Order: sequence, then C-alpha cells, then structure tokens
Amino acid sequence: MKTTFIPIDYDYFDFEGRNYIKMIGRNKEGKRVCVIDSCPVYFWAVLKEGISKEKTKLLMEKVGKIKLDVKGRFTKVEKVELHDKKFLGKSVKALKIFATNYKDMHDIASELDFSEIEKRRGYDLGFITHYIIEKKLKPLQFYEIDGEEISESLEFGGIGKSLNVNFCIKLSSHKESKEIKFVPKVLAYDIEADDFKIGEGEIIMMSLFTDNVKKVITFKKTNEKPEYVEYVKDEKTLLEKFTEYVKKISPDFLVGYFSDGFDLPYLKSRAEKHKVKLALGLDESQPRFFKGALTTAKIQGIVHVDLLKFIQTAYSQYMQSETLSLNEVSKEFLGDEKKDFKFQHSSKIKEHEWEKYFEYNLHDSSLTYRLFEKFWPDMQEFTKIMQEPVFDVTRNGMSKNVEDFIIHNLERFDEIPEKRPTHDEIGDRRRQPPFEGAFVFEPTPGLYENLAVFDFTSSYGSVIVTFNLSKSTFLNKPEKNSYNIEALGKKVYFSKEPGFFPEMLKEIIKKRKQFKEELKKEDDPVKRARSNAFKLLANASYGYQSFFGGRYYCEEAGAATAAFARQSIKEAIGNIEKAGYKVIYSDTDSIAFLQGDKTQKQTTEFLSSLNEKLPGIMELELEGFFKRGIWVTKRTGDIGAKKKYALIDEKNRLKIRGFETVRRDWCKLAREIQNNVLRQVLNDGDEKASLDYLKKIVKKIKSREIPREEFVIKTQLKKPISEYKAISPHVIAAKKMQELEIPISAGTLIEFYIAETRESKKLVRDKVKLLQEKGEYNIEYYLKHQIIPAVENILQVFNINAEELIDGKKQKTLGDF
DNA sequence: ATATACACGGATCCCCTATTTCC
DNA sequence: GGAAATAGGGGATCCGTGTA
Repeated sequence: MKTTFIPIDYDYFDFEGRNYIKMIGRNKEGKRVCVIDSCPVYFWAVLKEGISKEKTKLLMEKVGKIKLDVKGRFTKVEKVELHDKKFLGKSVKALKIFATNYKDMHDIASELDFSEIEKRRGYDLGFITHYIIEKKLKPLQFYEIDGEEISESLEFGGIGKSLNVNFCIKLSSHKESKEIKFVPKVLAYDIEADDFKIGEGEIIMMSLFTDNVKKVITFKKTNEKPEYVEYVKDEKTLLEKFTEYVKKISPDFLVGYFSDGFDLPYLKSRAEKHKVKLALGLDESQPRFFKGALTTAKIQGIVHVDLLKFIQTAYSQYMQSETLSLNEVSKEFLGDEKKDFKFQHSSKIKEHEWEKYFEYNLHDSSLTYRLFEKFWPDMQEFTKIMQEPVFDVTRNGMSKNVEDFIIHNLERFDEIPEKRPTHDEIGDRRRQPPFEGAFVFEPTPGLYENLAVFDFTSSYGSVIVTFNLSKSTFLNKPEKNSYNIEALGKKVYFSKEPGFFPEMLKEIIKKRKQFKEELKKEDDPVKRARSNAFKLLANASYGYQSFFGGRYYCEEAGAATAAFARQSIKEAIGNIEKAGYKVIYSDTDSIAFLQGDKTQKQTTEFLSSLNEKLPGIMELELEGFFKRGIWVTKRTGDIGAKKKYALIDEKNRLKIRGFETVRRDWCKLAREIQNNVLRQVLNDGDEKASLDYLKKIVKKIKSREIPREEFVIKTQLKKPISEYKAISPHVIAAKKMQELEIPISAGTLIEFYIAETRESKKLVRDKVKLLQEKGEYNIEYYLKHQIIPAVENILQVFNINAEELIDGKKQKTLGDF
C-alpha cells in the first residue's frame, strides 16, 4: 500500500537473527502508522598504507570466512567489499564488512587482528543511527512510502496485530515528500503525591491535558465536584484509568515536567506496589527505564518528553529565571505561573482546600502543555538538524548534539566515522591540565561616556573555520604551507586542505546568518527556533573539540582555537586604538571603546574598513552604542575588576554584567539597591540621587521596616551534604531542612537568611535561619556584608566612601583634601 | 561523566603567633 | 614557670555563580 509517513519514534527488534527497525509515525491524514524496515549492517576495517592487491585479496578471503559463536549465537561475516574512503581526511583503502546482526559487529571487529588492518570503525553508532544514515529516513520529515501492509498478518510474529496502530507496513520504497505541516497529538500530565520520595506516598491525583481532554483523576471525594474532576475508587484504579486514557487519546507525545525523574518513576513504583500493569506502550508494554547520568523513561511508540531536560540544554543559558522550576519557566515563556497551593500531606488538607488542590494540579498540566507548544518548533528543528529521534534529541547535551550532527553528515565527505573514546582515553583526556583560554582586558575603573561596542560574530566558530582547526586537519609535524600558532607550550600546525569539521561548521554559521536575516524580515517561531538551533550548534562546536567524551576530541585544535581568538581580538584592539579610539574593556570576542569626538557614522564606516582586512570568515559587528558605562575596582586591591560592568544606551536600557544585581546568591534587597544605584548613576552621570536614596533605605533597614523576604539568600546545593569539605551557610541551612524532613538533594536551591542571635557568634553559618524559623534579620550582617559591598565600588568611582555614608560618619574620603 | 576557560568574591579552613589560662 | 588552651590575623582553599 502507498501512503505518506512521518517517522516520530524509532525502535528496533530482532527477528530470525536479523535487525529490524520499527518506526511509529503518522500519515498526512493523521492515521497512526507503523513502518518496519531493515538495512544492511556493516562496519569498516581501514587498511594500512601500501598493502598490495594480492595481500588485500587474501585478507578479504580470510575475513570473509570468519564465523563466530557469541554466547551461543552463531554468526558470520556475510560479505566483504573493498572501498576507497576517507578517514580523518586521509584517503584510505577500507574493507566494508557486512554482518547479519548489528550486535555481532563488535565481536567480529575484535576478531580482526590482522597485521594489514590499521583500524576498525563504525560498529559503535547504534542500530537506529546506523539505519537513519543508511536508509535516509529522517525523523519528522514526510515521506511517500510504499510497502506491504501487514496489519493483520502474522509476519514478524504478528507485530501488526499486537500494535495499537491504524496501519502496519513492511517498507519497500520511500521518497522524501515536500514539506507538510505536522501538528502532533500531545498529552501533558502531572501527578500529586503524598511524599516527595519516589513511590513512598500515595498518588492522590493526576491531571491530563490535551486539546479536548482536561481532567483531574482522583479518589479523594469532596462535597462539591468540579466538572473536570473524575472520581475513581482508589489509587489502583487511578493508575488503570490513566492507562486507559493514554490508550484512548493515543498521543504522539506524552509530556511532563521533570517526569523522567519524578512522575513516571513514581507511577511505575506505585503500579508495582498494586501489581497493576502500566500498559502505556502501543504494544501494551510498560515504560522502560534507562539508568544513565539521569534516568530516562521510554514508552513504546509514544515519545515521552521531559521538558525540563530540553529547556536545560537548549535554553537555560539565555534565560532570566533563577531556577528551571515549572513556575519560573512558565513565568518567563508563558507569562503565567503555577497556582498558589502550599504542599501538605493529604490527611491535613481541609475539605474546602481540595478544590484548590485539583485546580493546581490541572493547571500544572496546562502549563506543561503550553510549554510544549512553545518549544515544539525548537524540538522539531533540533531533531531535523541532528537527524536523531526526538526522544534522544530532547535529552542530549550539546556535545552529543554536535556529534550527532557530524555523524549524520560524514557521508558527504566520504568519511568513515571515528570511534567513541575508550574508558582509558577518557581518563587521559580528563587528566590534561586546562589550556589557556580567552583574553580579558583589565579595565581602568571609572565612569565613561559615549561608548561603542564591537564583537566578533560566532567568534570561536569563525576561528575554527578560518584556520581550519580540527582533529582531521591537525598536523603532527611542522609543515610549511600551514596554519600555525603557539598553543600548549609548543607550535601547533593545521593543514590548509579544508577539513570536514570546519567545513560543516562553515555551513552552520552560514545558515545561522541566513536564518537570522530571515528572522529580521519576519518574526515567526519556526524561524526563530531554526536560527537559535544553529547558533547553539555553532557555539558548542568549540567546546566539543575540547570535550573529553567526543569522538573528534582534539586538544590541539581546542587550544589553537583559543590562541587564534586571542590573537584576533588583540589585533582588533590594536587597530581600534590606532584609529584614535580609546579601548576601555574587552572580553573574549567583544571590545568596548570610547568614541571621543567621532560620530556614530564614522565608527560604523571604520567597522567596515576593519572587516575588509580580517582573514577568512572572521567578522566584527556592531553590538551597540552606549551613552555611559561604568567599570569598578575589585573588592581586594584597587585594580579594575574584569567581567563586571554596566552600560546604558540612548534609550536608557541597561546592560548589566557580572554585578551582584545579576547574581542569585545575593539577597533581593542588595540586588535591588545596587540596580537602582547603577541606574541613577548611569542616567545622570553623577552620584547625587543615589546618596539620598541610600540614606533613606539604610534608615529603613535599621528601623526594621523591610520585610524579611527581601533578605533571603538563595544558594544551590551542588552535591550531597556529606561531600562538603567546607561547611558554608547554605550547607547548614540544608541540614536544617533535612531535620524538618524537607527533601533535599544535589541541585536543590537552598533559601535562608542571616538572623540576629542572642550571643554574638563569630561564624556566619551560626546565624543561619530558614524562612519558617522565627527570627529577625541581622542588621549588622546585611549592612556590612550585603548592602555596603554592593554599592561600595560603584560609589568609589565618585570618591564616596560607602561605609562612612551608611554609618552616618563623614562622607568624603581623604582623597578630597 | 556528558561543551570550554576566565573571573569575582564570600566563607571557611588552616597554620602561625601571641596572649591568656591553668596547674 | 611551663604547658595547654584560646584568639585573631592572613593566606589558601572551597564554593557558587557569573561572562564570554
């Protein structure tokens, strides 16, 4: 039968010793389709240089005869072919060795200890990745397909019958079809349980949210039942009801927030307790859990998406939110937040509070659903670019994404894939000392007027492309016609013959530029997502080459990238100064300088003239013009602080970097005060308004007019309490939480304040109190350790001594006499 | 285990010396 | 008078969080 098909989820199974891929997706009418297919499995044996034809022929015969008994499974080499290929940019002869089953390739590869063979590669991609490369059936792309319908047949053990799909097809041919808009069926869910520890409490209720179903399922009966609530008998029937709804709604995506780590493991644990089968899969199977760094939960045929993980890798670095909680993320992206409901054990909830609890639960699913809608374009673009299943792409870190992109684009370069590093190799790489990184200019503290800021577009990426820096272009010995630079305490050389990694990166940067321009013309979510995905990919590429787990790790390339970048920025600084500007600051890829008597037009023209001289794809762009900027001294010593400055543009928009204002481990009050002072100072160009403001606020603090919430300090617990060598205030606060049986773990944001104590205590940690503890904020601590430090260095620029100002002593420093 | 290095700054840790306390 | 305890100064280290 012929139909259209968009693959959404990929899985595989073995049948009669062979591997088959099982794709679940839809046709353009929205029917659910399962497609079964197979592909040849093979790996590569790269031959040593200069092996004669006869020797190669003999070797091929020997390899072709390999038979193995792997744990009782008999297997053999099916076929051997000789190919001209590339490996790490070098032309090589390689044997393409075909096996019956993907799982056997590793064993066959280790059997190949012939002296003619230099390397064995391509057996560690995973069958799904191998299949997508081999048959070019990419996720979230529409195809016109043809094949035999096996929905009712007994083929492959009756797979067609056992699956809850409209059609099951054994693929015979496929062709990429033109783009058709795909709107997935999405079901968001959220559970509420009596205990935060997985499986230790009852699941009191759970909510489901999709376009036409908005429900809370619960066994808690109340006097008045809101229409969206559905009663069940008990927890066991709640679980059964959930399974039933998932089956009925049959979503493409089941979406939760932190559901890999909480909701789904919880459901599993409770289902086990009640001996209920959580048959969520299209084949009635239960979710499978994979333990990695973080547990992931997979459902057969339905893509389980944990939004938290995706937001973490794809968005967190550009977000304002201090945490990635559902509440804060919703606030930032949806302008909506969680309903107000304070967690308490169900036995303590009063009759009239239940309705609020139900609403709260339903609203969480609603937020999750809307967040999915918001991020769907991004997930779609990521998936299309990396060409890996949505399930993986939404969980992978950026290094894996970069690597997937490389792996799926190697064929164009005729490249054999490099292997994953071994455990020992990873160990060696990790033991390498860090190499020299970016250049940061030491600023002279002061208030400056009329500034311009330039920066390099995709700085590190452009450097990698321009100087061809990668594992495959790295030269072990000096070569005359090469790119070279001092790095790692020696001179490193890179070929001028374009390597596949820089070439790929060149395309990424080009596309990023193109999409960014399209976006400027017309803003739409898909374009924005596409532009963002390429930006992230370009940015992560530098880190990837220095990441110990990468297949294409190359320390020399990483160190050389940083070295060339330093060289470029220093040259640019030199040229800007030569043109008569005064450079104030520079960090990695940006330069701030005074325009002096030059006009913005002159500066823009100067930028163009600079760009004409830059090598390769290196390019400077204008980041902006600013009417004022402030740089301060370090707290220790009187040299200028790096990575700490504030700018204001003509429209009075602030750009604050590094100051306490942007740091979540400072109390809100100190941050607010600093922000106000910065704004006033940059607005007016003097300190007068700030002095009045400060005096007033200090008075308020001293007379305890300020609510305690303003003094809360938030610090993240980064590891288990027992691993801390230094017992800092937040560790004490965490211990207190533990005593109150509030669940904490690595990653929990600890909130506390510093309180007055009866006896004077020397250590700050002895004054730590949790919000729920009674107490008063410690006036001396907050003035001395939060308020003064936050404004001291700013006021110092105007020769004002903050400490004296706040203590109410004399107001000018000695410098004024 | 899951991109890199550079940087700030608070708080504690730890060693040293001087002073106090104790017998 | 001499040993042990304590205080406090200051650099080293730990730690979290930023910038790019």
